[in-house]
Amino acid sequence: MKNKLVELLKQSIDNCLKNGDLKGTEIPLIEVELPREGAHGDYASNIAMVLASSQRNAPRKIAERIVGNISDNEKLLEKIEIAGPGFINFFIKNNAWSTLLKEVDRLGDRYGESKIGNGLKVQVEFVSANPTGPLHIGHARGAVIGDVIANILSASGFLVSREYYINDAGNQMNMLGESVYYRYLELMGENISFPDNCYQGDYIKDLAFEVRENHGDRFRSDKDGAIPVMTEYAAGSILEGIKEDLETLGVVFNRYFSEKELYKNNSVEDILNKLQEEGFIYKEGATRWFKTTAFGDEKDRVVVRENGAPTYFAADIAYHLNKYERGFDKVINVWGADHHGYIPRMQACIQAMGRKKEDLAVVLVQLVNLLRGGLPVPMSTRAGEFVTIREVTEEVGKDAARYNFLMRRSNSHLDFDLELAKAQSNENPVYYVQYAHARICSIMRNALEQGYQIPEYKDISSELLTADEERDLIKIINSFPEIVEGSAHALEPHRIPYYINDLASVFHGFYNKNKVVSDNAELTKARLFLIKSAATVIRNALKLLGVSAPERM
RNA sequence: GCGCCCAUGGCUCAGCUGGAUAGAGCGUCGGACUACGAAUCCGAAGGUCCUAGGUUCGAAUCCUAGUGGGCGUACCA
Repeated sequence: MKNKLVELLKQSIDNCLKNGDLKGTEIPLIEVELPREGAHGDYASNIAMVLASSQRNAPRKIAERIVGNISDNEKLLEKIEIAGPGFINFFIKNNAWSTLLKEVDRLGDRYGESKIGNGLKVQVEFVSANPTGPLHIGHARGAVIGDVIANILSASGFLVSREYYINDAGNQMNMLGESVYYRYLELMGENISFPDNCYQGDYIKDLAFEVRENHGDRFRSDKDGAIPVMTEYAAGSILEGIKEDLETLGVVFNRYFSEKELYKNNSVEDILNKLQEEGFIYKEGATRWFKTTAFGDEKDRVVVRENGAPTYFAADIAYHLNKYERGFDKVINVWGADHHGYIPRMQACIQAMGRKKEDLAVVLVQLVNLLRGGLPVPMSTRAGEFVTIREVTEEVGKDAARYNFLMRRSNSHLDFDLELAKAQSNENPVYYVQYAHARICSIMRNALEQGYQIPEYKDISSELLTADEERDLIKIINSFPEIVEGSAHALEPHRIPYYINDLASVFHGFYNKNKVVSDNAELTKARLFLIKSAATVIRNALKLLGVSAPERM
């Protein structure tokens, strides 16, 4: 509906320009929005005010001319009013609303999809945690947000690939191997003090136990031989665990990309040399610096240390080059907010490679405060005590976990309360929307028992749907595609849960005031179709979130 | 010190990229089940949108300076 009105305005302004009612030639971006106040119509546009300064004329006069040139061929409009400082308020005819439901019927489970992505290839990289320990609650939020951004983009016509970058090179990997080695020695009965800077968690002991099962005591006095074997075994095993945990959360990647590979095939060295030839990298003794200040970073960054070892940043440069070489038009990185200082140098890096700044988008995910009944759950990574993704998923369930992670703007801190998330009560928003869906399914079962068929659009008299609650429900159903588009554009998944919540609320309100299955067979059919449409939208929206839409609860 | 993020009813948060009288949920108070699921609905109370300036027809939203909180400022990842 909104798009139709934008079209009407565009044509009208075009006419105005031709017949001299407006000066100039350019049509500005036309915005149509939903007014808060019912008295301000169903939709409103501020276009006359936007044009006022360039037209050097009063907004209300401009509005009059625009309104005068609107030709409502589809007969959508009850009336148009010019109000306030120059708003154009549109009042839609009652019978124009229900025709909108035809789209839901036609598209079914594809309702809400769009083509705004235009086939652009996008990579969403997320989680990317070191394989040095199990994923904890903080990773879970990033995992779900990345996954849903991918879903939303995919539904919006982008070609999306989900990728996990494995930091399986560098110092922390040696640390992992050593940690296992010391636990291994402990199992052998050696009296050693486990170093503070090693990984403390109990999972290291399990890994050491497995190593002993497979290799016996042959590494007991062969530390140099042990470390590579133990590192590889531990990293592989931990990564497998990570994959399993992610799967319980419903997160599956198209590709796991190994940092180690970038070194094996010389990608890191090659790109560093190339950038050096191009003057973006300079040497200072043995140290190599990337001139990120040339692109607005606050200081240059080391890519190769004095001792010859490349930094993490060096591998990241090679990795991002690799992404674009694989043909991704746009790259989206979902990072923990503690990495925000890293953004300028990555943007410098891709610009040095000849890409535009916008080809890399970074979505920052703020930390999660884990609570239980309002009290903080103590966590210390250092002591290896953290609540893992698996524990959370097993305790509260996949649906509640995902929904709770998605409810807040990713850029703000999130309180995740285990008790609330698993409570099957009105305090838990996920049940509110699932209940709406289950309730609709229940009504339809009931209708079937009474001999009704579940109607399609062609079977109903849509003009019967004129009650306020019916119109509100149709309106909100109709806005779903715009919500998805906006969410894709802004990379803001939280808009979807807010939307479903509103939709569920309007539905529940409708339900409590109007009986769907009644003596009036025609009205019953029309309303069955209406709630069926609502259920379709709830299902489609929940699917974007990776949350189930149960038929009974 | 410098940089980034955040600040909206008692609590947790939205606010569609500058629009008209700032909205939800929880909590509080008061109502609605012998009609399709009460995990629901209806109503009420509750706000200097952190502060002070500025930009303009118009600011919670943009700019500047403060205040308070989080994070980052490594040849760690």
